[in-house]
Amino acid sequence: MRRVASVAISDMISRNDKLFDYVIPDSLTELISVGSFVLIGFGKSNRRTKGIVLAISEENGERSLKPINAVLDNAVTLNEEFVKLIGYIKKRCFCSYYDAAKLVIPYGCNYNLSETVKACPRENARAELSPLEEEIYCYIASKEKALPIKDIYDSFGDSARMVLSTLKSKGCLELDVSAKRNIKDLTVNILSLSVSDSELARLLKLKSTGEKQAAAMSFLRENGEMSAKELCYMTGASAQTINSLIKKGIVSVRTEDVYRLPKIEASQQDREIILNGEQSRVFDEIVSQEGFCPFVLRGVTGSGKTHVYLKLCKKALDENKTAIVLMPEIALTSQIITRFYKLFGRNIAIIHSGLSVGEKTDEWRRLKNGEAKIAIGTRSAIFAPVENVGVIVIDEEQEHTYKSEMTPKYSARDIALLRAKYNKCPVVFSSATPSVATYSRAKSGSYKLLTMEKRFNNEALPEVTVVDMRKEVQNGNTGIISDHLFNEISKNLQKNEQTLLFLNRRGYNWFISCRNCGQTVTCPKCSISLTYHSENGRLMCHHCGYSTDNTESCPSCGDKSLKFFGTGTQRVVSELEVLFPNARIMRLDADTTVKKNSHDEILSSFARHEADILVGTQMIAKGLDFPHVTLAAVLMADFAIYADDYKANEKTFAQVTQVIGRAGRAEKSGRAVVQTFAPENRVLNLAVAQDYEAFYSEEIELRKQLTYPPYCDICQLSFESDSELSAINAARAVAGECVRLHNEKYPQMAMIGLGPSPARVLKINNSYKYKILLKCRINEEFYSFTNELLNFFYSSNEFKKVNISVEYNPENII
DNA sequence: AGCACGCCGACT
DNA sequence: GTCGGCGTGCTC
Repeated sequence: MRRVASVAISDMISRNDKLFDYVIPDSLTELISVGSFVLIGFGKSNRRTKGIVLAISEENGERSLKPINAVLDNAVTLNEEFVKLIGYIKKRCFCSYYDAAKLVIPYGCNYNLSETVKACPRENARAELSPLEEEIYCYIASKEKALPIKDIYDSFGDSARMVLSTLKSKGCLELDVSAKRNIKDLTVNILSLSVSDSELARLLKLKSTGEKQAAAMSFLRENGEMSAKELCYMTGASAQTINSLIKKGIVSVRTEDVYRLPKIEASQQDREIILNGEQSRVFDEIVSQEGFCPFVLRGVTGSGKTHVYLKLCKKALDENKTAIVLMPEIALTSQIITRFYKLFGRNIAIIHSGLSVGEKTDEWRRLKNGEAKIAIGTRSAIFAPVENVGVIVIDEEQEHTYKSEMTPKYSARDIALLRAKYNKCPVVFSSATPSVATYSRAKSGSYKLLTMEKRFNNEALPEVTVVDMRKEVQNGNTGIISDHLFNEISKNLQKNEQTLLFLNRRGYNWFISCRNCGQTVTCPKCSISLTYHSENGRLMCHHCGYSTDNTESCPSCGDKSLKFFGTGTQRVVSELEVLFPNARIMRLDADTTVKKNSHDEILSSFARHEADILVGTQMIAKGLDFPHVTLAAVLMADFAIYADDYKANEKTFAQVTQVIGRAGRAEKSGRAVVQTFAPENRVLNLAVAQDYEAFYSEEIELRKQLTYPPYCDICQLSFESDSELSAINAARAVAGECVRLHNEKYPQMAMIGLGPSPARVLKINNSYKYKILLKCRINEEFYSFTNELLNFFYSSNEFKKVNISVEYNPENII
């Protein structure tokens, strides 16, 4: 009998991926368990490769198997639950076993393999050396220490690989592989100028100093030290520009840790959670169910859902079980964490991407060894290494952040269901505005529906006004602030109360067009229009990061009559500065994070009333409770933004509801203003009336008529290539195969194919994308259908230049 | 990603 | 008859 490990291999492309069996040598038997990181030889050349053991079995040795060479790390043991999850993720996300396994294994385990060579004494040589071999041998022998193989490729080219192996066989070299743990923390590079002013002036005059470099140097000179990201944003310099400045010694770098554990100020401990009538009714209903049971908790903003979560976790703890609580974005929910901390102290562990690797590993370990029993975090916290889970809560269930945007594109909601099923516990999908798909499951009875209709302490919902922006234009007000909103803001400023303004566009403008030739100014690498940013005076592409400082002349005809259309957050701030010269105004969007203040700092500064008005995108709609905010406004409730997205209504409803809910949360009552060019819009009016039920019943009817989720699932196939023609051809061929397979092999399967059609943004970074959408039901039959489609694609060599990707139920239709 | 195998044209 | 180019497929 010998012990055999089934190993997931790194760097495996998904079409060839499977588990490979290796013999566990006796010397390693004690060290290896399911979940161990191991080093194995792979392929004809036995190149050293990383692997993760996913199964161990015993067999009588007949087949010829290679042995496992070494154990890199055995701190992780995967139980049955996690091995099942890995299998599910591979199947569902079309990724390799290795990539799926890496998701569920803690963060500190990323090893980098480094191969080194060392010269042996010359007299050991067993044969003559060719001139090239001689040259390379001498190069290696001239170094004191073992040399990374990469250095040799850099100096002699990739063909040196062959030379190295012959040198080894001739006994002149020793090759060695070592694994280094990649435990780099998240850091930010702070740059500063390290040359004197006179030296700088000299450098600026040099011909060899490029334009970009000169701009970056001057900017640093004027503004002192700043992060590399910020310098890039402000001057349009690329990472390469900055690197060469560093290499030349003109700029010096200092690294700073970016993230740390959210500061928890919990002076006093909470002992008890007291629920009001509605809350305890909901709590009782959840705990009255035995075993696995999914719930939808729909509670209006401010109904105190957090209290219910706390009590559920408390109960799990009392029963010696564990709990998982997911939040859409941890940086914005430090208040909730503080409440958990006050009640549970070190029993909670916080897991999110903003922690340093060290911190993550610590938190992971505390959960694994049972020191902490409640995992709180963003979507990756669904893989918290806890056993015997008593409850899983997903806050703001409809948020898109629960779907990973990186491959493997798993959905934390689906994983939560699997884990709850495995652990036979309740899972609570909670929101003021649940997604239509989730709510329909509650309506159909497959999930249990719970509702909380009252605001905590019986606060009234804000009084909402809808402003017709068409009338504003007729009255000669072309700005973004309507007369009504102007009056409301003035009132608030007088009363020294705070205002929140929400707009869905960052930057200064939406697009720029030329009055001479009529062309829109688009990114040269992408098929989208550039946005003007007043903060750095540049036109920027929000897709690929391209930017230019040419803001005056049309790139296609050169005419100097560019016109800027549409309003972004930066322009709102400039308008406000003119309208309210004495108000203190803050802005929060993806661009402000580039600067030194993080979201959290801006939000807590606003919460401390250090500003009167906060302008922002999505980010301000959720998160902290602001006790002094008595006025919230949606500057432009605009449906066109999500033109061909079937979730457009759902997203708008949730967003408007959230913004309205921001106003007046403490003892002060609130007002809300919704500005729009479509005041008669049904969805908008239902959101203003805060009538989710009515919205849902209309929307579900629409979905039924048009066959959209929940009446079907969606499978999105995308085809990406440098050549537009290749992308179209591949998409057409697969579409054809789709029809053929459906007719000939799967005639009973319900499926509607749409496309091929160009992606909404056809070109990103010089790469073209086409898509096929399949309305389907995801089940075993459809899995095998998809796999046959993929095999068809891979088995043809026409599509070598095309990248295919498959995604079930994508968050965004591309 | 690399390496072997195999098929085909060019050259001894 | 043999060398080497590259397209194809496999790696426990």
